[in-house]
Amino acid sequence: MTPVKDSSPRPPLTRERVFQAAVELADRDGLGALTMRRLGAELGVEAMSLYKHVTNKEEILDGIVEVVIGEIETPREGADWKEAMRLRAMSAREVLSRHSWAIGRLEARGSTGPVALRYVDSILGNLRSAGFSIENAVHAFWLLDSFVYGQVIQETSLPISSSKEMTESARSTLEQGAADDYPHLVEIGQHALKSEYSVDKEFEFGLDLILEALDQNAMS
Amino acid sequence: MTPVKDSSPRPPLTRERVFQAAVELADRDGLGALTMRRLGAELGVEAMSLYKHVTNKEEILDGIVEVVIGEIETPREGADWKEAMRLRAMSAREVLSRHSWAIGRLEARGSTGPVALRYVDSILGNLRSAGFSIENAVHAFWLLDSFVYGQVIQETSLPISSSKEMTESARSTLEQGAADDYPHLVEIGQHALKSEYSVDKEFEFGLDLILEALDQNAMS
DNA sequence: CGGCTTGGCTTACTAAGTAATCCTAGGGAT
DNA sequence: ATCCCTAGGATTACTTAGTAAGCCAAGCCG
Repeated sequence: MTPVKDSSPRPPLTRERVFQAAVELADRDGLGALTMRRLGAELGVEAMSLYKHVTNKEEILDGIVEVVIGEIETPREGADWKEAMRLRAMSAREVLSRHSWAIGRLEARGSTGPVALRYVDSILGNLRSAGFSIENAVHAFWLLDSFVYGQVIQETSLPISSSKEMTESARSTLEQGAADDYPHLVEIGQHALKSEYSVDKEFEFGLDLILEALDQNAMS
Repeated sequence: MTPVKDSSPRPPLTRERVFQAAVELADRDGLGALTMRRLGAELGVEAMSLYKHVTNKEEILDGIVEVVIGEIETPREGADWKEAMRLRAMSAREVLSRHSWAIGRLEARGSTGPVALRYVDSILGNLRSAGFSIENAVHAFWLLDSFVYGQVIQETSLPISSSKEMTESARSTLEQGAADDYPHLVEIGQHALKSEYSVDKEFEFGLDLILEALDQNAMS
């Protein structure tokens, strides 16, 4: 019998498929689980075979950040800048939260890839055509991105994300003997137990505040 | 002859000295160079001896973040909140830039240590006694910290930091064939060549904007 | 004075990145 | 059709890193 190519003929494994699988692996098991051997296994291939498509692991780490940035919704040219920036910020936050390992790699990447450049260019384009001066467009872009990145960092570093979970975690951290050393944290904790707290609220507050202030300051 | 203790009797190596040396090593050679063996060598000790003071490397990584947070100037109770927050933000930025590896670890640490808790508590205290409601104190703190963290991330990920260096780097990235794909980046680049550009300006702009807006919105 | 504790050392195992080299099937060019 | 080249994958093995297990000396206490 002609040996029919068994089950899946295994598509030829491109650089992009490597990145894609790496993102999935990191999402599923964390960035620490992203090893060349495991990634190879994920693709049905030996670790060393990956080196036919990337020069080293650094390149994979840079590559998956690019993949993530590429997932961020970018505004269409004509859109109202405020709404466009709001949607973009929300999209960026959502994407970076979904791939929570990405934020920690943003600062580490060696070179800025074409996807990241396109991302920045598109934002600047929207602001420019909305009437922002060059300087103010950079200001607005930089400030908004700083805010989003920092928000994601804080969300991720927080052991909790809503007042529900806070109960247990806050207890173990705060009521653990030294509660009197952090009076204001205790106050916050108690307050959070009553009212509905979540990091979403913080994001909305900051985003509204920044957009509003930019509208007043930077549209000259 | 009585064997006189040769040269330096080597102070007894505490948990704190381990962290301190780890910070120095990471500052000097990067976080990647922070290995147990090298850290041991730095302290005149074998790698395994470190495990008498820390349970594993994770603990060191968490510990050095705490050391860094502890370096951030924290406001005295009575100070004017706006000035206090400005100084704190500037200090945080300076410290995190000086230890540029720290920002990438903020999100990864397992537990929030006492230094970090004290840091947060002190900020909240200042805002509360300046008249902020609980909710608004959290808003202000969260927003300012987001901004600072994001600023540091962007600074660090940028291959350059002032218009001086931009020339060479921007050239290699932008003029590299595909310049027409990023018209607005090119525009920015050209503009930056003429005027004096630096990330310091972005930081000042954002900080002023946020403080001003907080003053108007959150002091109720 | 003898055992215990504390802190450092030695050895050795496992996992990970990757260099070097080999193997094989498919695809042209002759 | 044949031959050879090459692209893409496999094998092997070396190096570095984290860390488990157990050894040993020095001081301290009873």
